[in-house]
Amino acid sequence: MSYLKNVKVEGKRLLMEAALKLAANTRSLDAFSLRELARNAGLNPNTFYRHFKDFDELGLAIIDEVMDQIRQPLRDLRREAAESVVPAGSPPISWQENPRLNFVRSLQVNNATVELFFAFVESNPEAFIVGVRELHGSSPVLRKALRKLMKGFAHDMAEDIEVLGLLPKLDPASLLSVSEAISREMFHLSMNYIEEPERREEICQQAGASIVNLTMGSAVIAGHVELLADALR
Amino acid sequence: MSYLKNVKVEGKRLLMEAALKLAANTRSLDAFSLRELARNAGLNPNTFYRHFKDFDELGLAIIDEVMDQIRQPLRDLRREAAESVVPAGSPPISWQENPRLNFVRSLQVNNATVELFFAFVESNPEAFIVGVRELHGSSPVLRKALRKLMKGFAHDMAEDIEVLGLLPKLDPASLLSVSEAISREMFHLSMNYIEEPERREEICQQAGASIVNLTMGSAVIAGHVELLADALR
DNA sequence: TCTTAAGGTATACGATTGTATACAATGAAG
DNA sequence: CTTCATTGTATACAATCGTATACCTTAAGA
Repeated sequence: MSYLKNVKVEGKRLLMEAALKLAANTRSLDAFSLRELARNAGLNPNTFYRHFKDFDELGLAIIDEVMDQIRQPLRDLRREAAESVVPAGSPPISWQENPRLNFVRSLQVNNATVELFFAFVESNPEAFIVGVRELHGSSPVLRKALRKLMKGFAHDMAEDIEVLGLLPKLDPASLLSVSEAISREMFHLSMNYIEEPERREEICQQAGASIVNLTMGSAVIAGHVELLADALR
Repeated sequence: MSYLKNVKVEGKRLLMEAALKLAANTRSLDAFSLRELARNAGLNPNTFYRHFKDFDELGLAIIDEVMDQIRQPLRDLRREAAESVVPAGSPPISWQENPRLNFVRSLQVNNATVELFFAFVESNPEAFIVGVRELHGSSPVLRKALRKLMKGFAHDMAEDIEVLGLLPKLDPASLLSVSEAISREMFHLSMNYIEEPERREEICQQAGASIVNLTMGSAVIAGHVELLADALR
């Protein structure tokens, strides 16, 4: 539960930790009772009201905390992957200049990112489980908050793709749209990754393939077919 | 609730209908009580036990029924889209023979399918809401059943893509993998489509773009870059 | 015709629920 | 030193919960 360290008041933190654990391991956030939560937190039922108006407020608090603790690590992980392939400071070579080199680099960064991502998922399963679950859960408030959160992730990703030169030039709207699709795919697959340990390798490859397909497809549609043809010749 | 017509016993059907409605409009399948369900179905609480052991069994029954009523229409809709572009019986022309023609046709079938799909979603919102929700919900039994169901949809799609010639030749594994990714994307976006009516056009385009990206990207990786280059020249 | 299984109801009970009210400890501000 | 907001607890209660038991109706099979 390292992602709740920010919360100062102890009772509040205990409640949020217990809720995260319950929501990930037993029932949805709206399915367990206030008393059950209090019991798991080792607190009096009424303590809940000292910190939250209702379950939505609790859910929002958890989402905020988890986002704070996850968003930056995910960015770091992408840059780490990029630098493991292209050491920082090495002179940038444009896609036009050397399509093949950039294509191969892109694939490598891609694979490295996917592996790091799933490792990160594995070390924070509860946050991902609750996030994905409530993204389509029964609370409109949480759904909206989580959609916004995913927009944020996609925005980060688009920025990184551009800065790290992982794709030939795309118009910003397409780039964001591709990033959003990749986010959806990754978060969805993270659930399979958690729940089907025996298929983890396969899921990893599936994720990598989807990202490649989405990015290369968008490059084709953006008019870079010849570039890719050069890269693959 | 047209998708529950198969269920013969009245009490059972009433319970399933009420559960579907409750699960879609208020709380998750595991979040409302047996008595609340019975009340909504206009039945005695104990009647539940005449038909189901527990909520998982109820959920499975609903999933089975909904799948029966949705799977074939989804296939029909894809063929309908294909035939609206390429009238049945017209002589097939291979991708090698005429890349451009096939590419354009593929795009058109694609757009037609997406529109029909979302129209279908709009006319059966409850089935989709519950399906997507419980796909990542708290019941392992339902999650497994729904993953299997999505596999089925993807399998159908792969078959149709092949039969209708919507993509240049892919190895079967890649084709299935692309179809699965498309399924995930479509089901995910169907939730946004339902919940954000003001963004429906945008979501439609997003879905179309993702499919194009995934399919064309996979074609590139499968070694058909030159073919696409020809098509786009 | 008699029996029996299936589908549905009525009643009842102990457990659990959300929450109202009152009270205790603590620490900061005056 | 007093005051008072914050954070927590104790007790209580009506409502709701899951489910056990018993009973009724209907239709099919013997």
